[in-house]
Amino acid sequence: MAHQLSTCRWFSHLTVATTRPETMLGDVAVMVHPEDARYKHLIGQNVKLPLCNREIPIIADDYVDKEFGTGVVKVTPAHDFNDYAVGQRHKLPMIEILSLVGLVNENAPAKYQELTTVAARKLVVEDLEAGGYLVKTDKHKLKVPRGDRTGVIIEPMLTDQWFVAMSKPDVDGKSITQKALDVVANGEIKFYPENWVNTYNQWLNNIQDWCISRQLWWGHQIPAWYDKTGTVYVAHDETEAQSAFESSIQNQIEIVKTQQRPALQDHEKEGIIDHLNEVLETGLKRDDDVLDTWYSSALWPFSTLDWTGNAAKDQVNIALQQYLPSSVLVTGFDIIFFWVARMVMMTTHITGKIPFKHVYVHGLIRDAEGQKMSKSKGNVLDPIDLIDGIGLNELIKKRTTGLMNPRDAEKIEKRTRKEFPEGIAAYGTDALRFTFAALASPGRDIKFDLQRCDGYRNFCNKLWNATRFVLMNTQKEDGTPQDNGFDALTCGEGGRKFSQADRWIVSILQRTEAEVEKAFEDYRFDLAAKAIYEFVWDEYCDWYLELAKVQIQNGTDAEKRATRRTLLRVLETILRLAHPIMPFITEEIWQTIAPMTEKHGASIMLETYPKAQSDKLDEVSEAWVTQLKQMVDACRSLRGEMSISPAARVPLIATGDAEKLALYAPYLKALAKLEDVAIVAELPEADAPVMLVDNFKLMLKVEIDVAAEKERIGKEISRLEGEISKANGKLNNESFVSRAPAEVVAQEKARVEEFGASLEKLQTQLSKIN
RNA sequence: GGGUGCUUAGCUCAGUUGGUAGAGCGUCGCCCUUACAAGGCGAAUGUCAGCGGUUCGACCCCGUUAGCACCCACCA
Repeated sequence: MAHQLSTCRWFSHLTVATTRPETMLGDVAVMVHPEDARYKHLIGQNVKLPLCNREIPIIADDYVDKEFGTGVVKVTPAHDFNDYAVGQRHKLPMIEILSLVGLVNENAPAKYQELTTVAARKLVVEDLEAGGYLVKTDKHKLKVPRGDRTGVIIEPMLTDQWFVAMSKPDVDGKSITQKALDVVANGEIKFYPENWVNTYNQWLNNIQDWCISRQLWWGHQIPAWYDKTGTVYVAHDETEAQSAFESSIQNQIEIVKTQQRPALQDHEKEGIIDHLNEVLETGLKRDDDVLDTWYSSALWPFSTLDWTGNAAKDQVNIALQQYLPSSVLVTGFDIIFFWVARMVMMTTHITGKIPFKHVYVHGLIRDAEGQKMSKSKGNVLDPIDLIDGIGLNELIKKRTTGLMNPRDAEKIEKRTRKEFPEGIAAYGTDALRFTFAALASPGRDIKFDLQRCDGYRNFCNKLWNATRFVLMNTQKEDGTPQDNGFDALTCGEGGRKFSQADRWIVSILQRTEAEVEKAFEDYRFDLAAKAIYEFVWDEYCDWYLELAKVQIQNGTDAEKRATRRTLLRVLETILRLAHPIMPFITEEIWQTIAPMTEKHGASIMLETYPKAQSDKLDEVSEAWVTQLKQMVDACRSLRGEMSISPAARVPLIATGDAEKLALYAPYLKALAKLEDVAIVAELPEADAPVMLVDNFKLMLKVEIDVAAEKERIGKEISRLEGEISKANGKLNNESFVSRAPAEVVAQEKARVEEFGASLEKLQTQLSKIN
């Protein structure tokens, strides 16, 4: 509650500020700043509280803001949080003036009793004025706490509640809070991303005793029972409470009976015993309150596992032994204090074990504008609508029904029409799941953008289509054993001759598997999704399938078998690798593909997850394909520069290692759409552009546009010159050469050389054209 | 008031030991090439919010300013 106060004056010699005049009825002191010269002499004296006819002290506390208003403020400990703290410090009485239904109670003068706060406020001001106490009233804005649901003003009140002592030391000297801090500080519990530890610590370090009783209609009822005198019995259940209660009363009766107390007459003793018997007869009444939902939730890690606290019993509880602690808790950051911290506190305190080892904190999904999704804003996206799609009208209907404030409907409809003029397309479960995985970068909320879904839906299609290709090329020969063919299985290793391309794709598959494993280990679902996406689309589909076409077209039987084998086995592995992120499509495809790769499981879900095998890494093949890719790219660039239609086949002339060129040739022909590859000792004198890949020179044999080619070469030359001067700048810098690591310097030198060589060749070429 | 993040291509975002700035979508060309036009090939686009510092070298580390977002608010 803010202490921005409106002022009113009473007493001829002291001006006092008050927020809400009616609370004056519960005032127990008037407070000034200890250093305030205006009032220093009054400290310790009493003043008469008008309307109530009570005398209250003038106290000093540096909580008071001297500069604000009069510099004097009244203290109402029973109805204001700040005043409550003052009351505690100065040991002031607490006078409650409100009943539980919010009306002024019997502690106030009769005149005001049974009035609402608003009515009492008005009357108090009138009476102050009539009595000549009021100097003036000022309008003042103040923050008033209101109930979330009803909007009703919340009045602070004194009530009896149950608390958990957060800073009281246990027998081992550590508070429950300290234990929770320790298990995170010593690394037993880890947060992902790590920086949420700050939030966790910050909350625990500033914690106050935890009020755990709630006046609600459902929840765990508090296990406390009261007898007629108000004595409380806390027990595991009613029977236990009852017997504790009975033995306590019997014990008291016994004491009264047997004790020799001369002061007590027999009839007095009888009176006491009668009273005690009456208490006993009346029995117990259970506390009406229930536990705070987070208190109950805090027990979750062990109560769900049937923890008893009985060592012998818990020892043979297999589930408890296995799942306490569990491996990971996945949750949102807004739950860190509510639930995570409390589970940690309660579980470590009560069972002596941590509840879980890792806490993965994910971001919140917000709408395209970054707003939190909420019903009242009408910006909620239901995952099911992204999966199945939804028409505009239905979406509007969904967003505007059941609103807390029906007047929002019009606005929501307008916005929805604008944002989704066509409704929402069906993306499918896997595309949506993949999207969320890809967007789940840590420490960041997700501003959800439907367009992002497009790309991943396309990815699902890509995988599906790649499978169609693989099946088209393998099913005839490598169908299941029940079919006629099944070459892949029956021919044996000797019947296969794996190409560089085959070994390359298997090699980088291992790298991808390792990358994905690391990503999952670090809870980097975005990186896992990215690694899978890039391997499948950029390597397997864009390159390997194209290379495989060549091999299937031109290869020997052994080479064809090896290619088909590789197509199938890599695809099968991709399916298992991607399964956690796109479960449905991978299962569907796997059912067809798996039998062709000697796997006969009932479901992909039961298969082992792919694990990188370092013996399948093949750096020679990787280098081989990398160079081939560069050659293809070079041919494509030539085509682009010369504006050759993708439909046209053109002849290539190449120089360099003839043996290698012969191996590359069939791939180049297919991937760069070449009519022919002529391997020659020296490129002919011509104006045509030349591309360089390592020691290879490539040239297309077609007429060129001289001006365009000059421009292209000029552009490339100036790019190279820029790079060279940048690198030389570094190398000419004495401190770079002496301080940078040797390999970095060597790398710069190599770059200068490489660029220099290319530059020279380009210049030669340019001069030829001229 | 206290705290935590964010600011990179038109949009949504990656960029993990500081060493040549990336993806998807969008845009612009050209292609219905028998897995895929929800596709293929190619292209354009960035004072990595501003300023200062550390360093041979900064999107990255430190400081600071601005803008934005969120959390806590009786308590800091």
